[in-house]
Amino acid sequence: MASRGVNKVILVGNLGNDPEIRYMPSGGAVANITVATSESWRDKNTGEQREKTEWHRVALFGKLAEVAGEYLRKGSQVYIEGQLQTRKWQNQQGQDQYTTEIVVQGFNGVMQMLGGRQGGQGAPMGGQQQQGGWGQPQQPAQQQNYGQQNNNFAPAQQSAPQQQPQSPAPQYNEPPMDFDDDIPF
Amino acid sequence: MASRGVNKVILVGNLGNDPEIRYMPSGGAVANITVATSESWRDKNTGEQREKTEWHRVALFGKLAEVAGEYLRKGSQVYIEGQLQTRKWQNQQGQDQYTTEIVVQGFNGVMQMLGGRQGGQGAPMGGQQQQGGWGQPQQPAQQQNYGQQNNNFAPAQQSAPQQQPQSPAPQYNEPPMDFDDDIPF
Amino acid sequence: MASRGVNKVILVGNLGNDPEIRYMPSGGAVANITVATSESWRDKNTGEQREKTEWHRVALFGKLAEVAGEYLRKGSQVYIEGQLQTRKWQNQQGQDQYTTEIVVQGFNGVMQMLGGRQGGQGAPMGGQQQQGGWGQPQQPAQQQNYGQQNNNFAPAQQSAPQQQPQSPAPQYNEPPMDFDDDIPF
Amino acid sequence: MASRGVNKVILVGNLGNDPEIRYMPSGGAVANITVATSESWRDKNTGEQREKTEWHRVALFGKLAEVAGEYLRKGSQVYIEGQLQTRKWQNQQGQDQYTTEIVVQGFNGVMQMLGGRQGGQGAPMGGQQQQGGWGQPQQPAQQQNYGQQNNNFAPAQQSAPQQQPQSPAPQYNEPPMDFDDDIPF
DNA sequence: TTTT
DNA sequence: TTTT
Repeated sequence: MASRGVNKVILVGNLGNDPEIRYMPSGGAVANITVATSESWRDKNTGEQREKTEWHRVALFGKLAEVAGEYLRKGSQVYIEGQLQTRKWQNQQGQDQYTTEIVVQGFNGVMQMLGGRQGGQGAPMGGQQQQGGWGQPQQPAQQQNYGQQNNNFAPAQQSAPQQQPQSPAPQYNEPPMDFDDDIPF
Repeated sequence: MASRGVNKVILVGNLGNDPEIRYMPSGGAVANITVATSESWRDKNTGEQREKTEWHRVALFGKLAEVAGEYLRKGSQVYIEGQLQTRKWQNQQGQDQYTTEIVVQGFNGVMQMLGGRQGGQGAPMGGQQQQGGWGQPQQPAQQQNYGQQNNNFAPAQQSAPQQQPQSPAPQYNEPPMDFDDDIPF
Repeated sequence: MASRGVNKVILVGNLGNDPEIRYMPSGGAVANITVATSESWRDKNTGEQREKTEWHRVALFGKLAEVAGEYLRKGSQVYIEGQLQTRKWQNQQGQDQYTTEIVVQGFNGVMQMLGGRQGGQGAPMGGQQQQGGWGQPQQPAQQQNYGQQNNNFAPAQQSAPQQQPQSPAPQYNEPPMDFDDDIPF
Repeated sequence: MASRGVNKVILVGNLGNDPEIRYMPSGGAVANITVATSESWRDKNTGEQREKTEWHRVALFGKLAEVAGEYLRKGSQVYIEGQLQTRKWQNQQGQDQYTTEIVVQGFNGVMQMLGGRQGGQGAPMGGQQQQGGWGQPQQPAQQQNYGQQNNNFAPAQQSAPQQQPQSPAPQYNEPPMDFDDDIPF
């Protein structure tokens, strides 16, 4: 994929709600999350503490979406790397509306859970997250950061639906390159 | 300013139009620009070349806005670093609308003109930009990237105010390495 | 400060050791930390799990250094935003050596503690950090992310010395701008 | 590839020399370039203009390396996205030396030529670049930004390869918005 | 030297 | 709607 330009968003923030997971006709997963980033400062006039929170719509696709659905919960702290995408839609009155989202998919996207696993070892996660950590998986998983390079199996992509999940795990399930021994410098 | 989170956008793209400059009651400048980032790829089904352009609304404040107004033109290529901000407004039917912009201001923001000055030395810029370059200033300027740390001359900035000139210049007022020299490796 | 170029490093990782704090003649603090970022993958040939850790030298200046010294410990997870700087020095044999560091200072720099406070409320921190969190302060502090816009008081800066520490807390100890009401759009 | 951490470098700067291209035993290309980023400021004590240039070693791999070799020249302006890597080696005296480079490869890496093509159409490039532009290719090429998703050996690509030809071309196999059109706001 |  |  060639591009003339850079379109990159980096967020570190907390989820305002549990992820919402959906599946596309192709079988690919989509997770929608809202991420809060906030700033606070002391007002120089009144001297009072002020705070402003920005809410971001984030859409994760494919494997990233599945991991988000499994591990992220309301309050979880995440690192997100994706790209801005504004889509046009029409409301019930037939009027044009625009929604801007951070799309996290394919090799552009990174989703990294921050703060370590919460809830103790082996214990059931029990609903709510605290301190921004992330929870027990519904099913085993060993990775924490999904994104880039590993989405071979990432089926669901927004503007480009992928191979079906049942595709036979091809040969590119590999590290970028044997950079321990091959890099010639 | 403290914050709990990271909210960062990085763009490299071209302006879709000349900047629109306005002034706030405080006298501070605001420049609105639209920046295009595009991706192209070959459709693997049809084999045809496809392209998708994403348009970004960018609002620059203070000195950055002034520089944008002076140097940027339709077609100019820029590097932008700012933060996402969604604001709510009401249309004529009284319905809520949301607009997401990249806000470039204060020490968060960076605007860097790319591609070198176009149009030759001293010649009038004459309207249109080519190849993403930037134009003749209305008034002399030696800098190319405004933002962060240095906005001594940058009057209208959010947290702008600077150090006093008379401060006693400690020993770190110098680069750690040779510069203006050869590449040191 | 004008620049022709962008020099930015973004890290999310864990500290390999407690921060080392020093003070410059000017009184400004410097904190040196080492941050690990790691990647793991399954070797496509042997099928075994492989891991590679990269260690980064990070130097924080001014207020950022003080906060790092207060809150960060071995194992703490941090978000770092700074710039690359390679400095030349000579070893005991008089040979040139080069060291590359991520410098986090002034308005370029961001240091954000991740994962929430560890160790319970009010309890003494007691040495070791767990799960990448951060500890009890030695002295009260309300902010979590220091950097950009707020380093008014950050005295010691490497290549750009600021106002004196004893400067009388000027008017710029303020938010970027009343962006709730002033932004004219 | 999973990771626990983020290791990202973003540079915008100019090449100090023509790229050096080599080939690995595997046939893969490696391009080494040096990129300058500079800052300038007015010394508040002496009042004189000062400048500091930082030089970065950048290693590009695979297709990115080939494109760099073809199009980049001394003076070319580039956007680089890669990761930090420090390697240890021994000098002739058997002493340990460390070199830190920005590695641009696989899906982590982005290399974007900035500033438009220089030198006019069809004219021989003739050595030196001006204004940071990039040159005539040795062989036709239509893309400008190589990176992510497009590394030849990486079959699974975002909007490129992916789904099998027989996949029923769902509605997301298309841009969400009008493009090649006017700016939609 | 960290983390998982 | 989150976090501190």
